[in-house]
Amino acid sequence: MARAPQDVTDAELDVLQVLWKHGPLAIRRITELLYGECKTSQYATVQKLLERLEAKECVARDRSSNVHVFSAQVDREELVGRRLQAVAEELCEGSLTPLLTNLVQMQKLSAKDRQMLRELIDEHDAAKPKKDRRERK
Amino acid sequence: MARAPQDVTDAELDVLQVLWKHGPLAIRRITELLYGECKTSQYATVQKLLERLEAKECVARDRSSNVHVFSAQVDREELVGRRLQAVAEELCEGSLTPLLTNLVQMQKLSAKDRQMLRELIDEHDAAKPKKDRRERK
DNA sequence: ACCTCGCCCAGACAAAATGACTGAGATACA
DNA sequence: TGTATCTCAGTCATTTTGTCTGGGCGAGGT
Repeated sequence: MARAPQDVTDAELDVLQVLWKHGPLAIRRITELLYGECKTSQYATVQKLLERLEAKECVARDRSSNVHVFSAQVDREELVGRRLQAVAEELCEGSLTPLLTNLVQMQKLSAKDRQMLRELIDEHDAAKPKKDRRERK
Repeated sequence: MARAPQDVTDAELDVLQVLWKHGPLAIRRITELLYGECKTSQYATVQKLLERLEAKECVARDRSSNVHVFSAQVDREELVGRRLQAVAEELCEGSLTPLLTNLVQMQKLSAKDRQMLRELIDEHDAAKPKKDRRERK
């Protein structure tokens, strides 16, 4: 009855953020960046989070050195994409369109945003003349 | 340290969906629509879910009759909006723009979608010639 | 050679969330 | 006056999540 194949929890996300900002790092470094210091317990916590992130394939572990080095395997964009997809699945029968209209109507769009959006759409239009690719899981 | 002021869980969402589809209903009716039948335990489960939904102000309870009647207080759109906001908060420092670009780039947009989007943006453009209204909660 | 330090691994732990369920008491209806 | 139906107020097991402890290994200094 366990559903979610993978999602990143808050604490895990904190770790990911560090990896996004600074490159690949060892546990000690990550812990310092997160807590300012690195007590044993904190170290262990980060370790566990990384272990879980690895299981979710969100980080990769380089075991070649005896001190493992971790690097992010998913970027922010991808995570955002997953979340959006999840929202669509649960609330909109998988359709992304309602999210889109919701976002646009939710105002808060600057002129710059609108400009950029338009360009993206144009670009998109050009790239896909006809092909309607449906991707059903 | 409890964070989420309110979010709707899966089972709760099922109940909400029923209320969205059919109007305001009593517990018994909802249970029947969900399970096909209405055993006591199922009844109680739905009852508890409604109780929690009420606490989250997602449904309203009409106590005037001795059989309470429940109605949805939030619609799908609003829920979608909340989720999107939550994603933005957690992953994009509150900015919705990245979500938008993500969606647009995520392909899967039909020509119709793109058309509609363009119109929405135009509309938006027209409505806001200059004034940059910010709506901070 | 020995000792210590840092690291990895495995697992324990409490708290909270979630979905499902039980029992007691009120209320209406036959 | 039963009987059925509701509400209300818990309990309960399970899972998730963040935290933390202990054992064992290897490297490096003295």
